[in-house]
Amino acid sequence: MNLRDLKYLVAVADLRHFGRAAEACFVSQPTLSMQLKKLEETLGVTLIERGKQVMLTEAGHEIAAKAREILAQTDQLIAYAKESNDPLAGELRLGAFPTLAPYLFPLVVPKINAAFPKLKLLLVEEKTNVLLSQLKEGKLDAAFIAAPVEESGIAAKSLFSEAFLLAVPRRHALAEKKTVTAEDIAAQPILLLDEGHCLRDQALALCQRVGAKETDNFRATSLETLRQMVASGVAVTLMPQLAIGKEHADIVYIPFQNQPFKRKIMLCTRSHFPRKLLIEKLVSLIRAESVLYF
Amino acid sequence: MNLRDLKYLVAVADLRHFGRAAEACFVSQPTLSMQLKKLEETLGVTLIERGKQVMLTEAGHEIAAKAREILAQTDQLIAYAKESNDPLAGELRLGAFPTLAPYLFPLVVPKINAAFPKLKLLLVEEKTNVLLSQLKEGKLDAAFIAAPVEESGIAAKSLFSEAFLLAVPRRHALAEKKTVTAEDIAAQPILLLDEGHCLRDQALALCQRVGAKETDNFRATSLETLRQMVASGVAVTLMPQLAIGKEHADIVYIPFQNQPFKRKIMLCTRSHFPRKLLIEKLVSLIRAESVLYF
DNA sequence: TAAAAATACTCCATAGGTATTTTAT
DNA sequence: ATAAAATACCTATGGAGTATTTTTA
Repeated sequence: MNLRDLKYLVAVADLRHFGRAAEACFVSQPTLSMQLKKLEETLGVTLIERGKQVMLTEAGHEIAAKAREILAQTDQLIAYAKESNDPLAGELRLGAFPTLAPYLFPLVVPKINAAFPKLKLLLVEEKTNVLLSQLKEGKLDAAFIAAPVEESGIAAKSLFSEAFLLAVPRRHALAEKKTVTAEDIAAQPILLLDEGHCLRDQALALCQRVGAKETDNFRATSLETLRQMVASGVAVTLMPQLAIGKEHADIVYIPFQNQPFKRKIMLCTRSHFPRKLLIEKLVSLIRAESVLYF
Repeated sequence: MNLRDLKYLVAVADLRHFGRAAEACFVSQPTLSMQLKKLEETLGVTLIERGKQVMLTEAGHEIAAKAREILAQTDQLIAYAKESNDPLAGELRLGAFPTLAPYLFPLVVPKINAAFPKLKLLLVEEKTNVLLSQLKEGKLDAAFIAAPVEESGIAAKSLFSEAFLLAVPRRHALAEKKTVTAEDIAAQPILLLDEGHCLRDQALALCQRVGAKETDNFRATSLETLRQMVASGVAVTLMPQLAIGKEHADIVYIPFQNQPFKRKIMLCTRSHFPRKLLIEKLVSLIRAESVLYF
């Protein structure tokens, strides 16, 4: 059975005339007659009473009514398809890891909404490994992830680099310095996040480079907890620039002097994600964001 | 667009794998891939994200959902068709003219219901010309009509012959006779029905044969009025046998002696009416009805 | 390297066309 | 006699197959 056959049936139902129905369907009368006869054969029912007066049988009426519904639905399907061929419209499920999400989303989401008014963003905050697996499963369409991203099937475009600053209590010995060097913190135990946070790995790498050590009695599970620990004077930590926010009474953030320690933020998608245009425009938009020039 | 393509899309939506989807559709993988690509081209939307992990796009999900609905409806259409291919089931719109309907329907309808339990009768009582035009328009499927039926596009099968009896008041001069002859009524004014009733024409034809005349001061508009007129003693009339019913205190019904006057009742349908089997069985059923052997 | 989808090509079923016949009114 | 649908027959589109290549994970 075929949608075309249903159209033919509906045309005959409407016009009660094979010739005119054929004309309305832009085919010849024998074509339409033949196809309808085949339709009747496949369905096993006589649909049309053929005489000088063409009319539908009881079954013909019922089936033509059903056919009308089906054809209306296919029209809707086609109309939906025509409307949804805009890669800049529809949903985009966008993720970021926890030490970036709360600071980056407020900056970029309004810009994205303004640039793509027909786009509906669904935001997800998860740790990097969860983001990656959700990306691969199709639960996410794109995610902000810190380099390096070496995941098969995932394509990453770099957006910007975010420096780490040393966060020290205001009464701390280093608090008066304008900049710090690797030597300044070589002997300094540094408070880090718990396992699973990419910030922990980034900070650990930095510590190794300068010979610093992690504090051995405590780990925080969120960046805000970390900040409160510093504010209370018990520790020193590394804070990504976007997370610094407004001035804090009890904390001083000090930049590194040379070769600043940074993490590179990438926008990741499945490598086959079809809305390439949207991703490109999104990358351009974020790269052009002056707030992210540090 | 094609129902087959929608099936392919749904299969890929379900299995997330071109090869297995093709297998499920009993076609080769290239066939299914090709058709889906064409579907995407005709719809103008990417429906499938092709990678190691096959998944649907947002539009793909929506369209697959709509496709599922459409396919379910076509299945229903086919199921309905398979069920409705019984010519002995469904509706039959059956008509009869007014001087027959109230006497014949009670006799035959219970038999028809018993013989065709899945058939639903819709009964219509109209004058012959209305029955014929409704038949031709398809508002009726079959009708009891008195011969001759010479209508283009209408086929008629004879069912039985119904005699006319002379209905006279009990005190009438003829009331004592066991049978009547043409001579008996030659001088007798006979009360007839109004224009438009086939019974009037039948009775008029009979009057001509025997040289009788119509009463010139009155015509009845229904057979029961006619009967009341006879009962009240003012007239003589012709009564079809089925309308006689139980004995009447004030009326005597007298058969004709020789070559009885009869009307032949036919079952008429459009000549292309497709439920030939039902009509044949209906004719056999009614012909076999012993009540109709007069 | 292996799995899976895309490509290339060939084939054939069938929808479609034209010309004609049949049917019914 | 006429109108309309069915039939006959031919054409061509496109759906389906096999073999192969490309891709990517």
